[in-house]
Amino acid sequence: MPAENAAIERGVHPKSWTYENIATMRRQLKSMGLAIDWSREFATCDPSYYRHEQAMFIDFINAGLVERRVSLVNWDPVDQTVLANEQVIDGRGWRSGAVVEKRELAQWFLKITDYAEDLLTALDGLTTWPDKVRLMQKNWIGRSEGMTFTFELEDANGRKLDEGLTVYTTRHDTIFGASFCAVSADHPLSKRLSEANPALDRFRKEVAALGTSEENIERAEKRGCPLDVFAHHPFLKDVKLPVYAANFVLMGYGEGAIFGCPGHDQRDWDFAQKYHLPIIPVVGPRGSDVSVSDAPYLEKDGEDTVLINSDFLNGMTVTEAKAEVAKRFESSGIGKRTVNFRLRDWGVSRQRYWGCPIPVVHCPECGIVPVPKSELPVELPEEVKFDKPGNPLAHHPTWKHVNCPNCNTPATRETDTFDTFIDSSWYFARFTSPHDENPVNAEAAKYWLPVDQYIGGVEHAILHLLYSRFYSRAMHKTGHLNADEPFASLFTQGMVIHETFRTAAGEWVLPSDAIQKDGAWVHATTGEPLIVGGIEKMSKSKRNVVDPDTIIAAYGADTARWFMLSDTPPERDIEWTEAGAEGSWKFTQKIWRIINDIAELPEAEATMAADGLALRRVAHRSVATITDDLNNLRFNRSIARIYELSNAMGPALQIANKSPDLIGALREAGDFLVTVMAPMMPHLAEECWTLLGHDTAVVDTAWPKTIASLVEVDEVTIAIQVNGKRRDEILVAKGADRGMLETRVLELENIKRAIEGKTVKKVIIVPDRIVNIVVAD
RNA sequence: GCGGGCGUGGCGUAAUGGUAGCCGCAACGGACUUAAAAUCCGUUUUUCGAAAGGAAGUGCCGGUUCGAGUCCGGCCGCCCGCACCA
Repeated sequence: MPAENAAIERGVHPKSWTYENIATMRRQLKSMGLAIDWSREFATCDPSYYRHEQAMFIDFINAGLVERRVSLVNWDPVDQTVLANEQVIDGRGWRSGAVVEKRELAQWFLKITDYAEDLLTALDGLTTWPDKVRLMQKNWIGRSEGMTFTFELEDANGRKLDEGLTVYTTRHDTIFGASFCAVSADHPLSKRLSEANPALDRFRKEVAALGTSEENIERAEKRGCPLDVFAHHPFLKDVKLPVYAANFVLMGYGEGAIFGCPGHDQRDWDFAQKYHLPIIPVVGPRGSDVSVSDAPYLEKDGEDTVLINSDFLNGMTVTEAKAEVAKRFESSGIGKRTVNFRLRDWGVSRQRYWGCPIPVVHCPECGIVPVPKSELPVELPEEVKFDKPGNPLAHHPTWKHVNCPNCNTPATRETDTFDTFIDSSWYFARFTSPHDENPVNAEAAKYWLPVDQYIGGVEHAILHLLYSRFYSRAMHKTGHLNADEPFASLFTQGMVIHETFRTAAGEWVLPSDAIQKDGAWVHATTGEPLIVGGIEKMSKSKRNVVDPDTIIAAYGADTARWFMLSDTPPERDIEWTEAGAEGSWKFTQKIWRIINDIAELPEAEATMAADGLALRRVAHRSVATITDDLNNLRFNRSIARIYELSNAMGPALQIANKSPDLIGALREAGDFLVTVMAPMMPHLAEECWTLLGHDTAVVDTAWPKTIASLVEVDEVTIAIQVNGKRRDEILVAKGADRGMLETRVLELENIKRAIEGKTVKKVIIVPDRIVNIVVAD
């Protein structure tokens, strides 16, 4: 979409726009020195990639994973296209920010709901995914257990209707609290009755016009329109419940119809208040005699909460009552237990040009005919015009006119293209064999997949990450992949954020144009005072961006990498500041000085002699913890330890000429320092490595081996507490004897003073850690 | 409304239930310099004290424990996700 929008706004072709951006980003990634295997690069907009996508789509059709149906869809009026549910954020298009409308359109769907249960239960196996992401997916899939059952209906004259009203509920225990039924405005019953009911017809139109944005939903009061039909209570012969069309019932969930129990549901309560319907409490504290309620009683199931006012259910707990009602419904055949999911099928049609064409043909004779695989790819036409709104493919003079692959009579191509999330749902599988004839080479996929460590922003928790999990299953079913889960481990990293600046007139100003003068921020060229705004995600619209090229020109790639890793744990957002970058840059200078100094020292071996031992202990201990931290992606902690190591080396260098043993220790520490910093500052590390006299590259060097006796501490500082308050500390050999410790501790002046005149009741000794003397007056 | 997370110095942060504040930034003092920058050394939670040494302190209130930033309960605040899902 950005490619196509650029085309519309600036007249450049989406293709050249895309490839130019790829070239820029490739150059920037390379200048950061990232270790990427560029021989595997491909672009998802290239026909050599999307032909496989088209072929797999045809396999998906044959496997029953695809459906085309008319449905109410999310329409983005700015981007002029349909959006999937996942792409509607707060009632607005995820990209355009426009308020999304509801439209009825024929659309292609991938049947992700077939995998709802599996996608949910398999989350338990993704133990190295963040709990947060798993929970978000769980909530999004939204499994609920309940019952569907059918009411008999009669009209205003008491005549029984042929059709019944089927509803879904999770609270069948509250059936005796039912005081009305409600259907969605789009429910077939409401549609049919509106033909002869002008008030209902008007109501339906009003509801449709209201839209689905969050603001509208929040503000909208519960409204309804009577259908003038009545539902028979399943257990009470004389009770007839009025049926309404209501604006708060969603057609897309369950049966699009409910029974209302105002005593135990906020919405139903609001509705009953407005239309003066009975409010019957049916769940309450055991032994209570509640007959009226001021508000819905929403207390959870519990020992002391039982059914009341509910005939044969009286006295049962909610769980017992549910079971009883389910039993009776099922034996009388009016209902059954059902499981419902919130998850909807994935609408993949987009009315846009710059995407992968959906490889089907609409034939007036044969209907929908997939393009034969031998004729793939269905390529996008290069010459397109963006002079009018809507889909350029539909407007193209020739492209869509083809003969039916089946009967060879004139037919038209599908002009919708795929949602780009399809492109990203299997690219990782393609990376394993980017030039293979088939979408995925089985052997390569077996070797590489699932992805060991996937890294991305949490914003994809229920978009890309859910789509990919489904897509892997679909590829598995169609024989393209041998696994269901694409990503073994997931890490959600934070973003680089930055202060925002703007002028009094409200214009956003680039950070590079903002300077500090006499403590106040002003515009670098105009001198205009600037307002400092929030620290936010870097975005072009707020101009709070720092160009990677500028950073690299000013500080170099290593400084940029170092700063991004050093300040904050990687899962958190990091604020890019000039001062922070400056600090990292100073550190690179410091490393360079230290390594230069070491390089000038004579050759010497690291020994166990006393002179070098203290430094060696620091070096070996540092490497041990840094290794552990790096393995756990705790980069900020590793960096703190690297600082400590370098801080220990400075003073040692001052006195190095006095002892060959110290020189040996320094040379070893220098090698260690360079090796452990190499993953984060690769360029400087290589320079330092050469300077230290090695003729290989650090990147090819084995990770340093630590010596256990140097890593282990032999002396520990033990804190001495009296009643939990620290009063002193002593240095003792590791593993010191309890009895000896207790005797020594009680002889300490500070301790004597603290326990003077009191009785020692207990001495708690945690070996190598702490001694706590418990005293009483 | 429902679900989840987080509250620690001036700031970014660190602490398997065991000495709160490692490391860095900023600030301040000193050395070097004609001077500045850079660099090096030192100070830096608050508070009382000349010092030695006390006292308080991880959003607030309470609990468990010999011992709580960490565990439990209740508040307050901020952030994120979902949201008329029956």
